[in-house]
Amino acid sequence: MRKEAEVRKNEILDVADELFGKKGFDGTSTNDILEKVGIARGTLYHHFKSKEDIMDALIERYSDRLLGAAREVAADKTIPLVDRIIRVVMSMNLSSGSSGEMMEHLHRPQNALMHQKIQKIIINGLTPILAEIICEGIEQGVFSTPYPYECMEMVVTYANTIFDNDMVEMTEEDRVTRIQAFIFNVERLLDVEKGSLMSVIQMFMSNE
Amino acid sequence: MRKEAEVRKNEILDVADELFGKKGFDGTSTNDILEKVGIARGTLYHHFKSKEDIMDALIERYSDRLLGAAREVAADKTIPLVDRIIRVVMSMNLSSGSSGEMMEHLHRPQNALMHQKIQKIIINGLTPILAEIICEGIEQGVFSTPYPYECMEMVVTYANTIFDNDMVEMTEEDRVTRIQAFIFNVERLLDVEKGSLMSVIQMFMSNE
DNA sequence: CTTTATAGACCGATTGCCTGTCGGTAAAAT
DNA sequence: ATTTTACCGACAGGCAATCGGTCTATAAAG
Repeated sequence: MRKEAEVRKNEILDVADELFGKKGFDGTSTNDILEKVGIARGTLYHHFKSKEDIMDALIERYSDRLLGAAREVAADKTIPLVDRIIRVVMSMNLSSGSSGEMMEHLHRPQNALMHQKIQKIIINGLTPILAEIICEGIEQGVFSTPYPYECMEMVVTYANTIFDNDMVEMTEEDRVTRIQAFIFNVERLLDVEKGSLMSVIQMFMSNE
Repeated sequence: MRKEAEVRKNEILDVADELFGKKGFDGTSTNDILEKVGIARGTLYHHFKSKEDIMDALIERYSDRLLGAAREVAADKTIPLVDRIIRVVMSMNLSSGSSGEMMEHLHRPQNALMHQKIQKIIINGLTPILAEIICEGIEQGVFSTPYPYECMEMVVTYANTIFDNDMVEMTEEDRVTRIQAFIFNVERLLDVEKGSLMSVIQMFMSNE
């Protein structure tokens, strides 16, 4: 059955998304994908030049949704600053919604390469969004730092590495301590009163 | 030629070290390794149960040297606190010395899995060493934080991700700003006078 | 309105690599 | 003499990617 390229591509990406999520990138063969889609070998390579190309396309499709949602929330200036930060971060952890085993990748180790690529997107994508909000807070006299971008980069990098991976093995108790410490440290970095960012604790509740 | 297991294993690891460094883990075949060592296929799999097992052994051999050197420096209480921190970090960036293309892995993207495993070792190995020194500083009234461990975890995670990878693309100018911001942020985290950790800038000079 | 031409979606046999296995040999060690 | 262990290399099974070729839809030419 002949289909338009974009349609076929998305069919392939949907299947790849599911299989990579279940069995990991290395554990999924191109055969697995093309059989499940119901196409021939040549068709797959007509649409994608390599297996890694499929992964890259998947990540791009995914990160567009992810950062799009985050940017939308960030732009809504009616939401108070701290709330907005919380909701931006939570939009990252919840979005992609419908067809996305992709979230699995974020939290499980699974495939290192995919993980690395996604982390790169999160660090470079989320940091400017948050930095922007921090700048707004600086103008309002709520936050104070000469390095809003680098500060957020540190926060995003740390949180993404420690809270979303198995990079550090933690008991539930460890985790609670980490979260308290994290909030305390961010308060210091932004030069705000101790305890004033406590509501940020929400971010660590529902998700993960 | 029959050799003792440990000798043979190290021969294999030396070659793997070199080839993984040059061509990456995926780009290196077990054939490449066994040919260069001059042994048969079966021999390789007699000593290591899989290709990944070789990588794990390599990482362990490497991290033993790395953290050993760091711990040694950290234990020398004759060195002033800040100097000791600097030297601990620099020992990580320079050690492994002789037979080690391994350092390459630290800085280049190359292979994601190896990178991930090494990062895990650095975060979980270096953090307690530095936290210990910070605790000493707290007793002396030099530093002040209720969360020395988590604080160092953040610092190590960030520095290792941003300064040692291509996670973030930076011009030389960006890099200088990042370093200034980094020092500023660490000063805030440890609650010390602005500028009092300026000597830390050394860490970013020689290496990388 | 028909014919021809071009592009691009699709096919599947084939190539060449790669990892890991296994039965067997020979040399130390006990 | 028997066990252990370093070593061998053919082999099986699976993999990604290629390539010549087919079929179909749309557009241009007659």
